[in-house]
Amino acid sequence: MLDIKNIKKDVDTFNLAMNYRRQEIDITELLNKDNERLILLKNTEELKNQRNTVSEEIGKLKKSKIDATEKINLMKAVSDKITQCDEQLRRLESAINDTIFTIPNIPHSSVPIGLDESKNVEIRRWGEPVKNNFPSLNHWDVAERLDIIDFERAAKISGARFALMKGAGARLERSLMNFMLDHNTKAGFTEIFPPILVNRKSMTGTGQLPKFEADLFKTSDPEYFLIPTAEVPVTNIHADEIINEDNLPIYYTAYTPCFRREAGAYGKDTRGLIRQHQFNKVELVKFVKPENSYNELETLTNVAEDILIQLGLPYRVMALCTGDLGFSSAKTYDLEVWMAGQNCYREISSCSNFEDFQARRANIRYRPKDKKGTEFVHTLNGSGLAIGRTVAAIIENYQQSDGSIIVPEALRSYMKIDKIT
RNA sequence: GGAGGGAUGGCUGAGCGGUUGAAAGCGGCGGUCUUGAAAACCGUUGUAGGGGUGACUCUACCGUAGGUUCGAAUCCUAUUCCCUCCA
Repeated sequence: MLDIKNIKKDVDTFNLAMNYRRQEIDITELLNKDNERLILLKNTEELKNQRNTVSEEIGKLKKSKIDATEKINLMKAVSDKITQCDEQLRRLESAINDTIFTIPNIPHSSVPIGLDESKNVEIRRWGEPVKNNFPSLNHWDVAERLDIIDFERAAKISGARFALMKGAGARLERSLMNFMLDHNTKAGFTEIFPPILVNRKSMTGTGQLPKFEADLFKTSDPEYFLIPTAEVPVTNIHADEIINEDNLPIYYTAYTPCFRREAGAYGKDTRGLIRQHQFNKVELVKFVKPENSYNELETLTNVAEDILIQLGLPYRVMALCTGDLGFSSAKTYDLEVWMAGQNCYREISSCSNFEDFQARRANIRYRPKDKKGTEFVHTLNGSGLAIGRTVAAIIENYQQSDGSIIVPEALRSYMKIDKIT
């Protein structure tokens, strides 16, 4: 959520930023409503002041047994007026909030300007794209032949976009969770295992709601949302808290299953592990002081990159352009892993700095020692990594001409085997 | 599922419907004393929003949402969470 006071201070910058994001937002109407709100607020507060003062007088009169009927009647009228004003104020505020909750974050000045992903900028790459001297297969073909993933039975049990992992496939999934959590813990992140059903407030805090309800699975009676990423419960750990400055920065890592409706992705990646309704992911989350957040974004990205390096998976780092940026993010690096079977790079991690956008929504603050009052922290997160996609990348890049899969070195102590046959 | 008890400031914990933003204690911060520290003593110590260049001032907040009242932390209703007991 943006601060309406900041928008007011520099309307041109705001409009330009929304343009870059391809968002059409009528800011004039919002600002008019806010001015209206301030006038009404002043009025209401004056009435309340009158009520407080006179009510106190009434109390004193009653104590000295003096008749106060006249004043009481007067205050009845004032109270009615206050009720009306409060109601009007409440309506105005909720109208303003409804709008402001749907406004995306302002991109950082270092973000490349562009309308769509074609304008994303490659920052660096690591490793040589794997070129096999035999025709490389898609991961689903390799996996089905080895009987380590069963998409057909998953469809029977649940439907499209589900996978059933079996034998070495199931073990690979589990090994990757452990490997990644161990890796991130060594990098200084505290392991968390959070609830994966969360309430509406948490979803609003990180920015999924109110705008993207159609992308989420939810339960009714009582209402819970299935998390689309561990970012939601983990960032909300500190919602409505004032964090001690000495405790910053805070680093968390969490494995969770993730659930996404994938509405609007019909026909996209219908086969394989790339786009599932349910998938596993290890997430990295940071709470930091505002002045450090862009350095922290670099080091967060490096931690995710190091997992790919350890696994020997070639990748490149892309800086997302303004038009491709997620709703809550001010700057995002996507890590794209090489997929030999598809002969292209595919997103496997998304590392973002949200600045104070989520912190303001979720009310996560800290108390700077050198200043009075409180300030919003900056929040960041990134996948470290999406496990299904890592499985896919390992299968495609480590497949052999005989249909087997070599297990990456770093995973062998977890897998207890060198090769899946 | 049913019956009770509870939720108050960073923490513990008071609070007859009328100077209670809220006693007291602890903690924190500043000071006196001390070579230094401790102890003791004195002072100070919530958040958010509005107005003012400013000293300052006003408004709201005692789990949450409503209600009663001239006036609610205090009374009523609903709800959430925590704790006990019953099934």
